[in-house]
Amino acid sequence: MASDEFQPIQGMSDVAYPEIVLWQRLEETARRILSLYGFSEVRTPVVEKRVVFDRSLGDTTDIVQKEMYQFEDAGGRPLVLRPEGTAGITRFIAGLGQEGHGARVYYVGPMFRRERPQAGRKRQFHQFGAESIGAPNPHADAEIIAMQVHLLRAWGLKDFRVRINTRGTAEDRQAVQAGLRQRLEAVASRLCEDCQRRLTTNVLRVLDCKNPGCRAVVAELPPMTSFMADSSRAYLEDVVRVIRHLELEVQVDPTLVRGLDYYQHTVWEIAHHGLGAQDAIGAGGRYAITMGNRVIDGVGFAMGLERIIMALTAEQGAFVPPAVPLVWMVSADAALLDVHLQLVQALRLRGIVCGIDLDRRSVKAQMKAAGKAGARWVILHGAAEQENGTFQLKDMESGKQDEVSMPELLERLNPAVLHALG
RNA sequence: GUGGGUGUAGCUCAGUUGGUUAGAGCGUCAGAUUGUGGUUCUGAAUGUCGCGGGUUCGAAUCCCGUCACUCACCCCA
Repeated sequence: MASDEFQPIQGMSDVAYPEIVLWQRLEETARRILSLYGFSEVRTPVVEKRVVFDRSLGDTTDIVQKEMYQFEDAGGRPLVLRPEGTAGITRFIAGLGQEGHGARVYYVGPMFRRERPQAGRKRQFHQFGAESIGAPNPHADAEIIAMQVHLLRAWGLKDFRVRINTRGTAEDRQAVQAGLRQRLEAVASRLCEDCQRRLTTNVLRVLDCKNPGCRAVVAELPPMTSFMADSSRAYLEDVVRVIRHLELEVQVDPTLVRGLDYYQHTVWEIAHHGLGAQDAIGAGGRYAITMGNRVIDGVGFAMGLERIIMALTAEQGAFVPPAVPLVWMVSADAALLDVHLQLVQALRLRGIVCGIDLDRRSVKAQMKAAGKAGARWVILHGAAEQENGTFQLKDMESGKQDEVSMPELLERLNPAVLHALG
């Protein structure tokens, strides 16, 4: 086992071959799908001023209170590693002024939260997210959800389910909290320790407590939407209607809670059974975020890429990178390595994936390396071929080997031919 | 922040009630007549037994601490 010195810090990890190939594919697919909806990428800094987050996410949330990596730069400015993507995006949008109206953007990149790592939860994790800027509009919310489901399916996922709810407006939230608190205080003794604490800190979280006793209490409660204005309930109904019109399945769940303060109206969560306790692969919602003297309205989602990969693995098994048609150069005479490397370079310049072992090992060892690398063709060249001006070209699948001239070699290893052979 | 589980070769793991030179499989490397892979056979290399203390004649094995990994709570994507 490598010493700790060479390990990344807790909850952060290196991503390399072969998983990196899957990461790249996910990103490619996401870019392709999002462009269908008129979204373009934005890359915001990983480091932001602290205020960008504590005002927007809510300064009582755990993320802001205890999970942000924060530090001061040399000028004493309080900075943080971004714990999520939306706040930075709205900061960017606010800076655009009028230009920002109707913006449709997506982002992908690392986020940082200093939580205790567990299955599906890293301290540096990666999110893919999208934001559609604009005033509350049920069609906009439905479109975003449809896009997210489209993307999940394009990634190859099937066994996920979408739950949706509303948080209503800022005024509704006061009424909901007061209403729930009043009802729950009457039966506080039946709640678990955590929920008794939540009564004062975060009443909504009682609704999605996993404790059976608490769930029984919650089941007797009127739905939280009953404390909201009629218009807020109507808004959710509209969203659900439009989504169903798009022939997508959503389940209205009155106990669904989203933690961040900026959410208003529609909120949703997409869960996958193949994960651990952290089963949300994506979530989203409508928000109104105050940035200085502007309020940015929008709707968006974020998906945890590590969790997407876990879900894909649960559905399809471990990712195996596809083999590429590979040519392997075997040097039977180290004195000719100059020539061999030159040939390999020429093939690569023609777009052919070509390998060579430069360690001056035996032909046998080089053949073995070629086999292990999955080479489709092997070119063998040594003193005898050098004299004849030929090359040995071996088909590793059939085992057949021909002695060919340079033009014939180039013809048989034509990229188009290789591509057709797979 | 709280709790459970686990740390032995590159990987997956064995290591019996503490006993001397710590093992297996896979992988790696090298051979099995001249320059030819995937199968087989033979052989070889690689370990501060996570780290630091303690108990003991003797510790991978027991005790304490610490770090890391992991799962769950909490929170959240």
